[in-house]
Amino acid sequence: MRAETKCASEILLPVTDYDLAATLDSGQVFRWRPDGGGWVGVIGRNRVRLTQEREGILAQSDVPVEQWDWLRTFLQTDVELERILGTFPGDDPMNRAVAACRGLRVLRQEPWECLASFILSATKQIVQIRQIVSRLCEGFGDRLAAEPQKSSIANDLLYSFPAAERIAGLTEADLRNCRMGFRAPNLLAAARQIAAGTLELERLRGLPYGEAQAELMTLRGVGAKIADCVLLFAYGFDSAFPVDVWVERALRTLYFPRRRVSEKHLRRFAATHFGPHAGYAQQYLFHFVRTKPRKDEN
DNA sequence: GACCAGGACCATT
DNA sequence: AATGGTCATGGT
Repeated sequence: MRAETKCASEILLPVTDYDLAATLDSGQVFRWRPDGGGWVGVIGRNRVRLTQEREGILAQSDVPVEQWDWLRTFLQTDVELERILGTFPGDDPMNRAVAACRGLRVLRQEPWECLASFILSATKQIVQIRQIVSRLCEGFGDRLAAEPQKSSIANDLLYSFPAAERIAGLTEADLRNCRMGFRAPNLLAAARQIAAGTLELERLRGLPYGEAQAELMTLRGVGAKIADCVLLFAYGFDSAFPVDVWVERALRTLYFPRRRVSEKHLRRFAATHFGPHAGYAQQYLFHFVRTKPRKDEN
């Protein structure tokens, strides 16, 4: 039993139908880790512990917090999940995915951290993305105003995610030291464009989905999939439907078993079949196939 | 010690 | 429009 973290401020966000663990561990975010029955992570410049309670989500900070709107936004606790699930197609694969992932949510992240993280995600397993992001934050993030106590909390969670302006001043070698390989020049170029104002991430909020996606795809290393992740996870474009290797496998095996379907046909299906909150549906399918127990176990 | 990962991009067919 | 190679790294 570890000693309880000294807590200067806490709040209970009342919410039902919310699976905190599934949500924080479903490949949307990369800085959250289970700790003492809850989860510890960093949002902006706040290190927070989140715990699933019967009445909702308990949030604890070790520094005083006057208002918690940033946390409500991040967790999207005001979203009525049932209303969204009601827009999903009523087919068997979707029903199975929803049944298996009750309470899974789509978070609302800060755009730069989300963009940078998913630039680093290309052909990396989620565990490795976490490692790269950890090194990046510990190496170049700002020290947070958190008490330097010994705990099981990893060191990198004592730092903010480095701003674009900070990364823009680094060298490619600095970034390669974080073991991000060929993604280093892509992240560096993106950071420099954001820092220089060539691309304004805040401006994307007001654009139609297609235009916002095209803007992001002007960045080297950002294709349709990574752009869709950012549009869905940071901007709330619920129609964005990122298709990675897992989702493609899910679509093929669940909807087109033993049938050869072209890439284009699959893409058209994904864009039309899942309704106005297709991005949520995608997250359910993703988490469903990734957590489904293999048949050679148990 | 292969195999593969929340891809993108470029060169061939 | 569809394949194939390449990029860097390390978990499983």
